[in-house]
Amino acid sequence: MKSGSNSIREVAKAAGVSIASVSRTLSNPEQVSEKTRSLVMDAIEKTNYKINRAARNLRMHQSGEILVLVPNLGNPFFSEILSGIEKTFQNTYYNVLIANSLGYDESEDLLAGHLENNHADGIIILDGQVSPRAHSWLSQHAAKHNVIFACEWVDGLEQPIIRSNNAQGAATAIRYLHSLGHRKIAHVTGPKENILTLARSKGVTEEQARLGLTMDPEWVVEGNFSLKSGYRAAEKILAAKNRPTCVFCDSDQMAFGLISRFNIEGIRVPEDISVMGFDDIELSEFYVPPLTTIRQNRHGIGTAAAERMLALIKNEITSGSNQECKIEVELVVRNSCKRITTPK
Amino acid sequence: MKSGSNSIREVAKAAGVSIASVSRTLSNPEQVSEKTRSLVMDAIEKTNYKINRAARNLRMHQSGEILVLVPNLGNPFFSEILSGIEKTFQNTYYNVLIANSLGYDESEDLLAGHLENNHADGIIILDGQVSPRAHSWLSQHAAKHNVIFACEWVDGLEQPIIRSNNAQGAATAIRYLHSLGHRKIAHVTGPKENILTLARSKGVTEEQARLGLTMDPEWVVEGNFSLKSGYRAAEKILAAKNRPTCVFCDSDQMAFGLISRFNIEGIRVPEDISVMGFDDIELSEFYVPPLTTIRQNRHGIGTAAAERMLALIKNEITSGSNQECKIEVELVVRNSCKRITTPK
DNA sequence: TATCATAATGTAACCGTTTACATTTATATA
DNA sequence: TATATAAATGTAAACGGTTACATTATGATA
Repeated sequence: MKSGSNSIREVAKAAGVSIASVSRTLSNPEQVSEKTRSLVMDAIEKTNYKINRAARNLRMHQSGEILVLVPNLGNPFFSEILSGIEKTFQNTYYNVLIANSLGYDESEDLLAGHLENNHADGIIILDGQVSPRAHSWLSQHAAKHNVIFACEWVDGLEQPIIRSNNAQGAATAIRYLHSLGHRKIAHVTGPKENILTLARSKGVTEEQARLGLTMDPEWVVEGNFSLKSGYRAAEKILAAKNRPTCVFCDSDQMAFGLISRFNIEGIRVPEDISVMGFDDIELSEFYVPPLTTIRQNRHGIGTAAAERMLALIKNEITSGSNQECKIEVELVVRNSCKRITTPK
Repeated sequence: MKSGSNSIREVAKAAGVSIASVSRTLSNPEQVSEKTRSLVMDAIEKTNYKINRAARNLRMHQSGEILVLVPNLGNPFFSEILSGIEKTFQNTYYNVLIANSLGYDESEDLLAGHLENNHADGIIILDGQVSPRAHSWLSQHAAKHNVIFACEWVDGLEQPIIRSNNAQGAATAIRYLHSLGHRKIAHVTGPKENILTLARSKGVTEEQARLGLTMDPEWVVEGNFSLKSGYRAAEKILAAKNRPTCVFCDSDQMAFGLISRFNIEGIRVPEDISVMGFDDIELSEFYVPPLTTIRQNRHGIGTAAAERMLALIKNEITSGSNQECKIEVELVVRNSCKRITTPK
């Protein structure tokens, strides 16, 4: 007494057609006549048919999963990107799996594991730190699998990249600070080797050169994008013999940490020192003071990455040809940077 | 020339055993002798065998997916809960799918859809707002499917619930504020009908009664847990004829919004007014001022929910018997509440 | 009308597992 | 040693779709 199972055959019986016609109605409707299509549709309705993904996946040699690897789910920067990705895949056949890229076990190499198991039909990587094992895999199998980098990336790999115009953003920040009269500009960066740090540092250096500014080495302090690292960076800034009048941070989170520590030390922002962030996460508008920052179009990055992935899967483009996609950033001025009169 | 496919048979051939033995070695190792087990293991290694999940799922009538529905991925409150969930499922067979519960299409009833399609082997719902359609489904199929509520829940449904001790937390907040000398305590709540709002309001009311305090109606203002709603709540607080000396918010995010607005209006926290939050998200420590709040054990909620789900799946417990699980909360005092001398 | 090309349908094999059942092998007992 | 029982293994039938190939229906053309 097989009840609900045998599904497609049940539908076929109810519609008075063969199982092939049912299948075709679902996956290749153009191959089927108007008449049978409606017959089948009615039968599907009547039998309350729901396709069995496992069966379909088995037969079609796919998994129906898109994996997205984020460095840290807890970082609110990523949330809107994920929204963009999910939204794009919402009406497709694919599920999206989100995982913290470093796994929870130190030893676990999640990315490499997924890559080698070809567990997923596609992988979107939001993390530029890939293990050597994953790296070698990626460089060898570039063209055969659907992998895309977004936000971060790793130089030398062939996979497509969706990213913000980081150098441009950094340059804009410096220019804005300069326009406010600041000449002594500190820079709190991400990890030294991080690809974003590199790109943005290039932007500030070039813009400073353009403006004829010089950077005192004690003004650049390394962080890791986190609140805590911003908090710690404040110490170094305050300890500088030649104290900067403002500081540009490579993430809003670091800016928060920095401001928080400044306040504890009795240094007011922006009265005593200006600070600027990068990202424009939701909280920035509601911080004290509201944060002036460089906005990344996070939703745009997410949807762009997802659409690119869909194209990859449909073979409209190939991985391994490293198509660039730079998404523009935007200055949003709020209240954390003050105009100063440049001392002669 | 079938190459890599046919997997389990390849392994069987390489090991010199039947496919059944290979399968058993993998899924029921205790049914197989020591000798064949090692034979098979070696063969798996040699052939670089990776199990085909689709085939397994098809045969076993399961999907291998656990769905977790969050109201809003962008809310950092949920991130650590998700971490707890993911971590727990990391070493199991299950994938965890995260979805915004309201979908992206207004019309889309994601939960109901998933429920009816039995797309997932289990669903963890972090959202107390379920559609009527989903609600009726849940009340009818309570026992047959694996559904768990965490954080939020809906009264009258039978599914297991993992939640913080909300009333207790609210009471603790009030008691703390009272101990600081505050007598005029405002309360910024979640949506009026929200289950958390109800639980916490009960906590504050009861505790106020215990302490002999009265609540001026203009001191309770409704929000929706978001930054913006906290920002707006500030207006009403400031407009009160009898201005409170402190305000307790049902979420840290609302506290941020509130403080942000206070600052813009020239009201300092905690000098002019104290504010307290609920949740203790990561940022609270780094806000200006650092936020005094009630900490929810978010990681604990996540892992508890996940473990409960695993037990459900293994049939160690049944859904539909509404086992309670209340997780304790904790007062964390920082800098947003000030002692005042009670006016006579 | 007969003929042919084309569109629509049907039949059945296959995707890679698990597992009921049959069979063989090992172990304990008389 | 013969026999009964238990443990280990093997054979083959599912699971629910897709699709190559064969067949039938349809329409156009001579």
